[in-house]
Amino acid sequence: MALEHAILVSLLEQPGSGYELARRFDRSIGYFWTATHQQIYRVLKRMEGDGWIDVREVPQQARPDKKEYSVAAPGRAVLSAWLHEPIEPESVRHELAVKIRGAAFDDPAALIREVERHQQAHSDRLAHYLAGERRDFTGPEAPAALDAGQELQHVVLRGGIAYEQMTLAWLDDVLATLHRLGPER
Amino acid sequence: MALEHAILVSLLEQPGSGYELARRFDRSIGYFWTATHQQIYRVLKRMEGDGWIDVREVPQQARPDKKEYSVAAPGRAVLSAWLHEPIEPESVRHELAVKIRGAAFDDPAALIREVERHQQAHSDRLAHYLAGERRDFTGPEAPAALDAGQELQHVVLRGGIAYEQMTLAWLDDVLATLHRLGPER
DNA sequence: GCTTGCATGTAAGCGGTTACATGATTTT
DNA sequence: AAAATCATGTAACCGCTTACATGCAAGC
Repeated sequence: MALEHAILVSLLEQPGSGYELARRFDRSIGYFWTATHQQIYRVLKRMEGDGWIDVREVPQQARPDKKEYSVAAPGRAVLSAWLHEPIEPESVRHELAVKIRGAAFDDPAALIREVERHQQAHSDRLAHYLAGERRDFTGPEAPAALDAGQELQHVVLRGGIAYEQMTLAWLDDVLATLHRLGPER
Repeated sequence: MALEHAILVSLLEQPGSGYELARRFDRSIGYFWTATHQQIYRVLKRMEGDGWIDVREVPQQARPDKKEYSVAAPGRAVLSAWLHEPIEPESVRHELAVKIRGAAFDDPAALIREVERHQQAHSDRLAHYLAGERRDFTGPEAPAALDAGQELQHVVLRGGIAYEQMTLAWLDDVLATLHRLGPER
């Protein structure tokens, strides 16, 4: 379980409210870890109770007040301990692969549109990642020298880009295979 | 939720017991969908109750009896319906990426050994996949002509291979980045 | 004698998803 | 007038993980 740790990292990068965290989990952090706001609020409350994070009530004009969370010393210690702990390499969970193997017992051609939908989605994500990379790291408005945090964010983003490119190439392969199986057999 | 569907696919490919299914989920199917035997037994019971699958008691000598499950007509219908339903492209959940971003607030160099461990694991998996590909699809003992089911299994396996190769290349990138950050800063 | 493999389960707990709820302000 | 944004929550459910449990046979 690493939602707590993902939140700690995100709060270290930038303190913020539960709502703001939820938005980040739809963007940068969410590229490799997802969470809904309900989850985030519950975990924030527990982390606050455990003294991992501090809260500060921030009044705002023309907007509801918000609670700004920031990482406390015990939270940093928890994160550091976790960073030094080995974790198991992820096992993939790929629903589409189940579908593809299932297509052998149905009409393979029926999957073509589904695969094309996934191509579109991954292609959109790739474009989004590349735009973010240009904006923050490689474009003309990016900082000339990056600090350690930025370098690490960049290498994670490169991982996302590589993943999407690999997936798109594989989906091409899948489509070609489905087309080969479709008409003649 | 697709465990039921993964089980249906696996039982269509080859009927078998809960125990056998659990072993397959450690191998072929498990490359892209994991499940423990406890989960599998529970779901099998429910699927049997719903009439999706049939059971046959198989006595064995020198071994405990087993229940061999096979897909019934309603199960095929359920699978077919699912195959025609669109699914959302997976969102990745990559704990290591959280750790890498977290390393900005700790000692980046401490992550190097962890990344090397992951390299080893992914390298092993890749070797395993490639051996399976040679055995079943490209080697001298593989069938000359593949049927649709085998073609689809092969394209899924190619996806696993591409994933591991991409991951290994990315982990090299991560290591290089950590080494760059480590000594001087 | 110990471990591994075959075979099937129960029980507890928890993380995560989905649905529901509220309320003000800004934009369309 | 309606929809979207900001902001925080409660409640129910369910899938999944972990731990515990049993029992026999074969191999080291």
